[in-house]
Amino acid sequence: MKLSKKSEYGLRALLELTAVHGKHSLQRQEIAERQGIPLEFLEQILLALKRAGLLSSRRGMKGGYTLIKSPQDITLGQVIRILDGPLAPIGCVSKTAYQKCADCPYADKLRCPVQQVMGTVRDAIAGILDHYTLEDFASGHRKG
Amino acid sequence: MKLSKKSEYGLRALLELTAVHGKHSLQRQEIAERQGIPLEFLEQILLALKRAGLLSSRRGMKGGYTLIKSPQDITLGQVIRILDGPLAPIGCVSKTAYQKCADCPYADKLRCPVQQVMGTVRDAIAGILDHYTLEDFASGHRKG
DNA sequence: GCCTTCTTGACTGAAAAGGTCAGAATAACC
DNA sequence: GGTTATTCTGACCTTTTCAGTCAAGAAGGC
Repeated sequence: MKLSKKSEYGLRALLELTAVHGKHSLQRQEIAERQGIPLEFLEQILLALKRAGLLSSRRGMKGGYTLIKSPQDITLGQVIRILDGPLAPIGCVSKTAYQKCADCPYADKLRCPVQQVMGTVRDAIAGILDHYTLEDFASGHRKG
Repeated sequence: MKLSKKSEYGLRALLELTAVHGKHSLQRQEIAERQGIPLEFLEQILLALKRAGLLSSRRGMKGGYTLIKSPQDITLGQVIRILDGPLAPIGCVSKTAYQKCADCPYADKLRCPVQQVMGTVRDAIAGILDHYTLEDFASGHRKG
């Protein structure tokens, strides 16, 4: 039930990018310094977010990263799925990356107690993170 | 955000023990066979649950494991904490195993956005798992 | 005393987490 | 066009965790 450092750093980086959204872009270094993130590790993360279509970037002098979409159109759920994979505690209850459990002894999967309770947990987690936007996040007001 | 195999197996084992609670005890082998759990791994798990005070055991012929408490007095939250550690996604929002985050750049921790949102998630998870008893679990009726 | 079962603790192999590095590509500036 | 600043790519590394195995011992029943 843990959030990886990768996702945590990713969220913190997006916090910085949200703060300057519409004004200017930020370089890796600025983000790394302000949030205390190892520079080379941060790079990996920013690139992943770029490939996923959340950020754009420019190289060379005056380069840097920018949010592509509006902060109210990006949810924390999206970000964490990009960096950490599915939110669901076990594969057989994931909605975005379903995987049937190989060795489950319950023939009728709908009656599997583990699946039932973990489905509820998944829904609760996704219910929060998929409705929490970067804008909510950066403005720091408590939701949920 | 994942549930380990250890916890999954632990929950499944307790399902079997709940089913015979008050009637008789079960041996490792019976549990392992019915739930398809590797025998030696299951052993570790049962012992951990015993040390935590949920089970008792007898050795020798006619030995086996028994639930010590009533199934409505054990919650899934307790079980998962024993086997997997805290439910909270990050240490700084755990109520049972708080750990301050070393490198958080927010002086006023209450204003840390990561902490705010993850606190909400933790409460949601714990809200479900700490109110879901083994009895609910075994009877398979959907809660939450 | 013998067999069965739990108990303890060490051990292992594979994968993931967390991080680092060298070198290439591209953009701006002089 | 060369220099400098930045992103980009991919490989690499170390440590920890996951999932499982094994061997030897202790206790209970017969």
